[in-house]
Amino acid sequence: MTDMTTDTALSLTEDAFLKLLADPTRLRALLLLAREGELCVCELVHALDVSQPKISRHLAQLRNASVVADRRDAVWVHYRLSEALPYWAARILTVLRDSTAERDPYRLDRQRLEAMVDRPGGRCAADTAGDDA
Amino acid sequence: MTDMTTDTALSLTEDAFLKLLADPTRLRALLLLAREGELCVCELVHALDVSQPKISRHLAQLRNASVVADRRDAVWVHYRLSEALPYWAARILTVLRDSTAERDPYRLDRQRLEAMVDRPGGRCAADTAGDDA
DNA sequence: GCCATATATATGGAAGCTCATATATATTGC
DNA sequence: GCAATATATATGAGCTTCCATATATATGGC
Repeated sequence: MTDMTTDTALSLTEDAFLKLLADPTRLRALLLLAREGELCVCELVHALDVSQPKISRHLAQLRNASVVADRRDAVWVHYRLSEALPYWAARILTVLRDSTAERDPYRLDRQRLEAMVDRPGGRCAADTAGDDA
Repeated sequence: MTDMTTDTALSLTEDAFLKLLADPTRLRALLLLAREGELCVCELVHALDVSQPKISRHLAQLRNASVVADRRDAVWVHYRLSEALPYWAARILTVLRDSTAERDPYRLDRQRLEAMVDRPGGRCAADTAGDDA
């Protein structure tokens, strides 16, 4: 857990950031986070259709570089893009998010996420039955 | 040599492009090309202060992906950013070029280039002494 | 034949993947 | 309230694949 409310600056080099973007799984995760704002690990596993250890490792790399921040909610850990991202890094993510909106595999990632049934978090989690805890 | 005057579209995936950006030497070369417009191999060797086979190998990768285009002028081969780069790729390079302008090693690369004495091409090549050829 | 540039081969090191296991929280039965 | 179990996430170990570099050699124009 790395709960940083608003750490400024964040010394992130272009090299380090681009290296993180250079892996397909990390890129898909980041662009999905850029669209959805916050997702827990199980949602990413489902949306990207990858193994849990695989996404967990990549998220750890992104967290170590402070590209993403995490928040624990009971059993679930929710990830989001760091609020302290440098301007240029945020712009690159925005450019990529917009240019990939209608193309695979990014489009499919969003589809699988929306088709997911028992999503935790503030959204659904109660619309399946009625069992509130 | 890959002389393509104006090939449109250029099916370049985000993955492939970002992987090319993820190497420090390639990034430095690309950002210098983004500033200067066109540079020959010997200028890049001098500006980046790397071995000739090393830069040649990286330029070959960029050329194979059509991220850069080359032009032969007598003994020298001049490289430039491809005119057919997708909009999102060009924007990413612009963002990075602007954000790295005053920082090392990118600033030093420009300094070394400007300090180079016998630069070929249409620019100087005659302002050092008078020995053309 | 000389210069600028490209390529071929070998090598070291980094990085991703999978399997298995560990931790942490929640839940159920008693 | 406590033990036992289940679920969500993280991590350690081992393997493999990829990639960048260096050295050496080849090409191609003058």
